[in-house]
Amino acid sequence: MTSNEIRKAFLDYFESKDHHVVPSAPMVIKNDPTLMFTNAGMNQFKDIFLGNQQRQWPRATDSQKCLRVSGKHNDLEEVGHDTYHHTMFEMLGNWSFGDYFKKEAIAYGWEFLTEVMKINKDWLYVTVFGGDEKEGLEMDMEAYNFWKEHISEDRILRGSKKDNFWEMGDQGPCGPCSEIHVDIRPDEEKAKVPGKDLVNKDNPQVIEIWNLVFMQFNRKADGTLEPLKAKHIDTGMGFERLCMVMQGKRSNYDTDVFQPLIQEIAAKCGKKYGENEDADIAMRVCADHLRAVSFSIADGQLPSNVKAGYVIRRILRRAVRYGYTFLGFTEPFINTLVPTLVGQMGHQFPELKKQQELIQRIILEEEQAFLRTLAGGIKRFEDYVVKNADKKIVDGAFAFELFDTYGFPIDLTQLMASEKSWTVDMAGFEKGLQEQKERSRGAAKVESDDWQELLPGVEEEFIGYDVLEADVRIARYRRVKAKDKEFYQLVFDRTPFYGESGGQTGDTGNLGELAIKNTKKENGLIVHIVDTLPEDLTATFHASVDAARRQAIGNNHTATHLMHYALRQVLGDHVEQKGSSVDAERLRFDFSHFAKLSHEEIRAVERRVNEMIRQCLPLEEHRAMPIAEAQKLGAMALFGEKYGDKVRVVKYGPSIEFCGGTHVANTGMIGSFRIVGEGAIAAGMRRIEAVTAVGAERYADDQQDLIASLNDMFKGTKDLAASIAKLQEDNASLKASVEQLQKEKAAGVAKGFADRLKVTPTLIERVDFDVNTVKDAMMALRNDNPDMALVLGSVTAGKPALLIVLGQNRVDAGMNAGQMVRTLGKEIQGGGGGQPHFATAGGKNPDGLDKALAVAKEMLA
RNA sequence: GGGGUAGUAGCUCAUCUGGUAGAGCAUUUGGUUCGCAAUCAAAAGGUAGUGGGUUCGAGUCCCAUCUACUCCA
Repeated sequence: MTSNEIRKAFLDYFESKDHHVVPSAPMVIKNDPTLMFTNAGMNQFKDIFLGNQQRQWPRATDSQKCLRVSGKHNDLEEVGHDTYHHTMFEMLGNWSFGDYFKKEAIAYGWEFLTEVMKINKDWLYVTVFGGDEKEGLEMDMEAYNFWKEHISEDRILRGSKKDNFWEMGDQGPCGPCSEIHVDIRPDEEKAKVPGKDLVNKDNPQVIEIWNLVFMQFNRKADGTLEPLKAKHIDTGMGFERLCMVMQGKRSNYDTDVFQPLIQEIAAKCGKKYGENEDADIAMRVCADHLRAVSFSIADGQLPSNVKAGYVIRRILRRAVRYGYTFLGFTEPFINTLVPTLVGQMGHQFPELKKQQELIQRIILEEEQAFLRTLAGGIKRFEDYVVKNADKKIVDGAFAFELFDTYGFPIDLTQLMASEKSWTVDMAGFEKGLQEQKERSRGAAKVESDDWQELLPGVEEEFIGYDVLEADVRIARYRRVKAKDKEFYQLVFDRTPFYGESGGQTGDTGNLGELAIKNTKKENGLIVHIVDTLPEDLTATFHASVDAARRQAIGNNHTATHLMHYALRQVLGDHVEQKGSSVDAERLRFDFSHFAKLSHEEIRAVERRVNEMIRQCLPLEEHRAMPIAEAQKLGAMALFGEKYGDKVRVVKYGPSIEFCGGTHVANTGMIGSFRIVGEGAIAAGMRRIEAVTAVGAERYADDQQDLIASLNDMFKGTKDLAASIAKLQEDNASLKASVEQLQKEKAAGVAKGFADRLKVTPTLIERVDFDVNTVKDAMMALRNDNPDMALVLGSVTAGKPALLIVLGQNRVDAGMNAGQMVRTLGKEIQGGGGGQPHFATAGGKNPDGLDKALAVAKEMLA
């Protein structure tokens, strides 16, 4: 069976058991501060498990793209070294939301593997939770008894809390789980060691293939467990592992999921897969990481230097690093594999195919950037080795600096060191890294209390599309402590406040007397942020959104839609939204496009948008349109967004988008639209900033005021540009002649002193110009007058200053201008210093200047 | 969110602890002729990211801020 057939068989099987087949959610997660990437199949159903959202169906099944690279599940450094870890993988799952529980979950799992997939029953083992004394939990006898109906008892193993108790995080739903393991070793090895002894022992051929989670508890902030009202089933089966078993392979990488990529890498570097362990690892790393990075970019997450984007950058760099070290790739190559990946998975994941060119360009640019980083690090390393030639050991602090500041991978430092038979002080390196980690953790610490339920079971309703004020009650609240701030989060029974999401900023306003500082969306809840709690939490409050601000935000958001439409008209259909940020002041829009927008193109977009504004297109809104119908309407969906079966559609004339944001009732309300900035943010990626309404007015006003004030300055010239050009010319030539005059003056002074120094090498004088202006000229005299001693004093703007220049012979004789000037400085109530041959001083007392010069005379006498 | 590094001529970078802002390439002009980065001479090119502060004096030290790179979360 091919991998595509296997995926289909799974979904078909559960569809036949009344499961609703849902598409994979995007791999990159938005609106959840606790998670950057989908790392398990259950992520897209998290809101349902938390009780924040109603289920749409009692049963569901899907194949979910997942990425495990950060946080609790961090497999990144494992990938490639064994045969079964991946950064990106597909998780096959079936779900019950308060519907069936352990009995059916176990029966389905068993039937699918043994009847549909026809896996030999003698290869399978299962585990159940064996209980935990510290938690006060008994062994999961229920699960054990259901398994007994399918499989002999000596194949049912008891697992520890670590392996058989599943938790989402420190808080939230959790429960015992039951894993299905498969033993794919050859028969002779099975005869030697029974498979049951190798379960959960990291044997690459006795592996967990499916985890059935029985969600029945809620973990509270204090660590205690309470039973859930509705029990859920959450299962996850590694798609690539299943493919390995079904295709009779010993490694996930030998399946048709990875082999096309690996074979191409092998051809490109001229090495055969399977001949050299290091090269094999590198090929697996590159194949795996290419998938992860490509899918992330397709989901709208570009490599960058912060957060999720940084994780993507790190994955790509790891691939480049392995290719560089073990496959001999010194030029960008990962990007050239994109067509193969698209050819293989493009039909299953259209987002990949549609954005192929963009993905390839971005990967290429990232590869080039990293190769530059590597070159810089190598240079720095070489310099270090030369400077510390006799050391033979690379200081831990230096190795860490290379890594931390210059992004040079530590294993490359080690490699380069060993090539010179040097070693690296790894303990010192680890120490630096550890300190760095502790600093970061301390700063990022956020503590949340448990939610306090005031109105249990109430599901929050958003009413902000229709009204901006309402009487509300607090459904739940909690205290959050982050570093030096403490604030409260409130959830209402219903709210007119829009929570930050989809790039649109959160609403602000009032709750009775209290200010609502911000509104965010968290796990499907609209959370209102306040500094203090109201006295009576159970009262009914009047909640009102800052209406003027909301209007400004609506202007900008609607204008964003119009601009998106106009961009596609002016530039073409390749324009895809890649990011959007809308607040009361401005809108920002990132999109795919491969060239800088010309002045004409920007004007054309502005004109088109303003035209649509003048047409006063009314808002046509569909709150819950079936997704198929919306697509038929021609609504633009965004890659990397998660859509349910029913979507909200926002339409203004020809602009039709899926969107949950708040908009104006009529485009005429926007008034005016101006683009204020356009630039590149990555390869094939542009960013536009624009303003509307009052903002656009202000922008135009500022420009006009500027021109008016310039016109005033030129007393009503006919051609402002020509006048300015002439002024610039005049200024340049005047500046040049002033400089010339100054030079000549200084040269004249210098010449005067030069002539006199030939006669008398010691000159002490009070002059009528600022000594600081002739510093350089006096300094130049030293070359011709090694015996000179020059002391000049001046008073400018009531401030005395001294200058001493000594010829080289004087310095060699032991005289020191710096010390002299300090002594003289006392007379003018000032201080100074300098080098032995040259020193200056300034002071506050001009009356002391003559005395200072007299003292100088004595010193030089 | 926290830490580190960098920002100096059009480009690539020097300027060791504060003390005359410099080199190579590129540009312009002139010379030479050795055919594809030719060579010689000269010139021009700088508010040292921005804004404060300390100091007789700041590219250099301190504070703030912006931008880029980078590591951690």
